[in-house]
Amino acid sequence: MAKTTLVTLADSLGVSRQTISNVINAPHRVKPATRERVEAAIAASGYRPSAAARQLRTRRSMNLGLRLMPVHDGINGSILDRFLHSLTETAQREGYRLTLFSADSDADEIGQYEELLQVADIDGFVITGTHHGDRRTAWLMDRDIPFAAFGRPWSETEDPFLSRHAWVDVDGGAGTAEATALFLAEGHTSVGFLGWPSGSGAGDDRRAGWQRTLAAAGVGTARILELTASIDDGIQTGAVATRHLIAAGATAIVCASDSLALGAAAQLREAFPDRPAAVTGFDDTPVAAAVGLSSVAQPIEDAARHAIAVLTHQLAETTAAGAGAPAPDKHLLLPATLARRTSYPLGGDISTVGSS
Amino acid sequence: MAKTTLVTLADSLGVSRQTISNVINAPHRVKPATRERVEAAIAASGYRPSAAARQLRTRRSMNLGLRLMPVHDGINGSILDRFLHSLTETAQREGYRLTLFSADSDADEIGQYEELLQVADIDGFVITGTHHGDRRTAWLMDRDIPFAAFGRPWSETEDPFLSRHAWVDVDGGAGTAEATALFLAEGHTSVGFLGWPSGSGAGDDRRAGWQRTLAAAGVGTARILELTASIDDGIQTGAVATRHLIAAGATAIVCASDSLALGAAAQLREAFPDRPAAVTGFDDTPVAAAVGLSSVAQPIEDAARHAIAVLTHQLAETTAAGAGAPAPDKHLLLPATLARRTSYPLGGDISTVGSS
DNA sequence: ATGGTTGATGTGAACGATCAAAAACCGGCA
DNA sequence: TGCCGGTTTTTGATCGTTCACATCAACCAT
Repeated sequence: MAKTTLVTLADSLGVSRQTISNVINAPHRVKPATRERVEAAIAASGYRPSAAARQLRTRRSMNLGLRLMPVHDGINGSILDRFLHSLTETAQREGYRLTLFSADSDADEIGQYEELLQVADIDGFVITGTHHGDRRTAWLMDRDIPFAAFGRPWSETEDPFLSRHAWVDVDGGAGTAEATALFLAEGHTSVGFLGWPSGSGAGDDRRAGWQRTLAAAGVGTARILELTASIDDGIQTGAVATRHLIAAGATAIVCASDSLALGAAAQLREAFPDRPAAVTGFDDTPVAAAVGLSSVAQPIEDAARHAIAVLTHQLAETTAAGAGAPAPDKHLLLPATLARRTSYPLGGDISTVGSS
Repeated sequence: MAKTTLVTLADSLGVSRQTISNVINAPHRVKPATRERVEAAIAASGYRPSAAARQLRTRRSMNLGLRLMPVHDGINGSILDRFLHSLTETAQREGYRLTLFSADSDADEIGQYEELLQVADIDGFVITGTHHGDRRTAWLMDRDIPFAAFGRPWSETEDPFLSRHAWVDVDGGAGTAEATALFLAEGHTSVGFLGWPSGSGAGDDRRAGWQRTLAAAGVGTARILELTASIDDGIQTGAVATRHLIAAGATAIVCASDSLALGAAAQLREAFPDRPAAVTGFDDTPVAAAVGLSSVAQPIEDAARHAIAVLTHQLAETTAAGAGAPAPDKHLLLPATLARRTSYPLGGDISTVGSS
């Protein structure tokens, strides 16, 4: 049997190609009787419209682009996995596919946008890792290219909830604030913070949560400065910086990542061998679960689902077809939750550790 | 300025569309003088051929399909990340793009193949997690669909190196064998193995490496059976099974994954508090590095690069164009290396731990 | 000169769908 | 019967490329 196309199917049914096209794209235009007949024939023949032909005519590909960010730290990699899975599955359910690409820098990423838009007719992008003065969002908005960001637009002057572009994010600052408050409640007076150099939106947010909690508890600005370190991610760097914070009087440490927290925990344990290390990580990676490290968890699957939802909604809007569905929130801030674990490192009782 | 296409470019240059097409696809057919003129015009105008139009005519999409496997265990997720990055980058360099999809089962995956081939003209697939009696490879070979497998074809009867399809794999068995031999050399006589239920190719291979090493050392078949456990992946399951192995006399344990090894290590440490836990994991995940767990490392980036290389070579072959390049090995078994670490859990000296 | 061969470029058709507009159909009503 | 407004269906044209073949000039051997 030869390949079935609109024409062959139409001929075998005695109707025109356009009628079949209508059954697929605008069923309401077709008389119910013929529609059913055509639908049956489609099912029987296993006909599937060619994406290429459709794409050539309509200039939409049903493909969404995603830059695969370079792996800075394998420990945090697993969260990307969860994000990716959720994106892929949600997109697939909505009839879209995900196209991956990689880029060395934001500028390179923009170059890839151009390429992908021009040659592959990518319908929209999911962008991650937004930061202060992000050129990518500006570039995309200038050209009215649909996209959804995982990460708020970081700007001192504008309210992110009034932003012109869609975004989903997790309230990391609330997570570190909760952790900080918890340590204060436990009697710690000098709670340190280990984070990345400022510039990354998420990282700055996490530091801010800690900072405002200390400030609210009456800790002075000068003291706050002594209690924080801005370093690259990693276990080693975390350990080194922690030594300084301990020297500065810190007895508990809130961290911007699980990697940093692992390094911090080892040092805290050495400095205060008689009690569990007072430290929290971020992302609730399997590593944290494995070693019993408290960590701020992000509902990353929800974030991915929502990102695809807003993006596809936006795309459907530009077509006539997508009138029906209710609009998902254009801006959504999801809560982070603190996963509390007993101590670090792993105690003798395995039954309390690791749920997966 | 309007969109530049073959026709507009051709008109502005006073040549025919086909000449431009030839400059792009078969430069040798065009006289050097005109070729340079056209090339300059292409560069100046920023012209890029439309993938859709090309795809419609040639039935190739320059897209490779990859099923995103469900995350069984977050700990091992990071290795997928590394694999994915390497695939994406290599593919991109070769002019291909990666299209993700997800599926619940092998049968579902085959269904997706059909769909993707028919509607999206996917040129080939990368398949992972091959196992005994894998229907996917058979299905793809029956239809002469290009693909490269990460994982050997597992069959008792046929030599994988004579397989009709391309594959890359890591010699996991050699890795576990090395670990086992090392424990034996250290004086352990009862070295246990923690692995998954048989059926997964990689898992069975890892068990086989341990088994043949024990057998070569003169351990009897009955004893070997007592020293192994087949369980689902996870820290908990690993811990539980380890208790049984210890009861059976095991003093060292080789594991099929870092998750299992984490569970095993905790139990070994409890049972033999006076010495470091004799245990090895698999995949050398960041968790292993973080807690100082020895682990068999896979050169996963190399595997990904090679998978793309054989696949794209295969694809180029079917075209006239790809005559020049030397053929990469159709079957490649990469060596695994044992990353030896001092002990578990993490000792006081942070400086010996975690390199990333 | 004649004809055959080779190399460079141009031309019509095709890939398989959608768009825009024209045509056929339909019952209702003057 | 004939015309109307609305619904349903059909008909060209088109998206941007490559394929298969036609054309044409230049060159060489006879």
